[in-house]
Amino acid sequence: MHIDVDTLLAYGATPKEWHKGELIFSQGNEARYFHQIDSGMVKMTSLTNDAKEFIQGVFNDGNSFGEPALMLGKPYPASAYAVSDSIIYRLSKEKFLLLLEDHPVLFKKLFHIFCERLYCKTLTANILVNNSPEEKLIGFFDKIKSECKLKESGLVPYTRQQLADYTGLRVETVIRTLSKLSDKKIVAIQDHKVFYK
Amino acid sequence: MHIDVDTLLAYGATPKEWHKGELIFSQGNEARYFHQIDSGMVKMTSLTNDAKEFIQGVFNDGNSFGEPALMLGKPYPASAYAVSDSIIYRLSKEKFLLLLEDHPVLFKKLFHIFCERLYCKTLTANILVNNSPEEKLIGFFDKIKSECKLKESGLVPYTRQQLADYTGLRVETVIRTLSKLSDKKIVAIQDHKVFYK
DNA sequence: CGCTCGTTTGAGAGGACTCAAGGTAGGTGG
DNA sequence: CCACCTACCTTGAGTCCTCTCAAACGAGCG
Repeated sequence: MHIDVDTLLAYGATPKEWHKGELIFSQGNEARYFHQIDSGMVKMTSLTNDAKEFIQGVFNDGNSFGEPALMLGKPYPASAYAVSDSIIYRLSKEKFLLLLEDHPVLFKKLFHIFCERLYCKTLTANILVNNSPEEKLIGFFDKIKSECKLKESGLVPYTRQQLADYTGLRVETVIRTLSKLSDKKIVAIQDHKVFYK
Repeated sequence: MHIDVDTLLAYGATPKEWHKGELIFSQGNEARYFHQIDSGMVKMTSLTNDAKEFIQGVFNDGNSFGEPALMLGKPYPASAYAVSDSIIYRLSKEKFLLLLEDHPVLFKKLFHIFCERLYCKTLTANILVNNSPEEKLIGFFDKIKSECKLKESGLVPYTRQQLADYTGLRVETVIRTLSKLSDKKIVAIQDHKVFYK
């Protein structure tokens, strides 16, 4: 949990319900609110020229998102969608800044989260500039491994479409590349499930 | 200027000289020091599978770099090189944390810088996932435009090789794509110089 | 002049994307 | 139990275009 609910409410945050698939805010729009998820799941995505969807990040219960644009007063660089039915607390920019001012501990917490996100995005860039699909996928697997998002068995908890959305590849390319990686014994595939050690 | 020199020195920072081209720290190495440039220029780069160099960021007088890895205690996700002869202050991690603890103003300043970098890296990801060279270059031009790195005349202050290093393309592709963009009147080229409005 | 760095052009090959079609699995409802 | 739906996975064939490799030109500098 990032900011505890009582504190959020004390500063005037209001919960808002979003249904699966709904747009929470749109790329290019002005950032007005701080968002923190009470329950549900949110994805931040941007569209590529060829109408592919690129996943900038995924957020769960307790996570907040969209802060940089809010704090810089710039338009959102990506859109946010509810992946499942979600309840999200919203707090106006002014009150959010006040809250941070009053609570140095929360400020430090957010700072630490920003460190993690910066680190994560640097690794992501490393993955995206690789023009070999094999390297992109291996890079992505190493990244989620270091983030402990792999199951203990090494199971990759993503669909092929999601792997495509994270790496900027097409689904078919992901599938064909996974086959090659399987031939090379770099990943194992059982019942369509992908395993990586 | 990020942290003023007197403060840095008071906490035990020491200046170190680097010559053009020298490696300051290497991808994969443990982060031990906070780095702030007194004078000179530093680039952070990572290598792709096909031995291309990708520029994660460039830093000048007064800028600091490499903080996220330092604060997270993780290995550097990219390498840092001196682009020109540089003098860089180094401060041990413990003392740096102490300094931030003692100076909330500097802490907030760094926080703000992190906001900017996160925003920047999100835009960068948008550029990199585009698989059309034209869109990559236009995206990059829009990005540096929004960051006010374009000259007033619209001059793009980068060599073709640098454009390649920022977009993950090859030099030849950059050149050929610039020609197309010039035909389409999206950029203007005069005496090998590129102009974008 | 010779060197380096950046720029340019050409020809060729490889491979990712595109489009189209069909298969598989899980869940729902009659 | 079976038909149906939806979402995900798979495969094939063909095109396009970026990368690769090679060569050469221009500018700046010692």
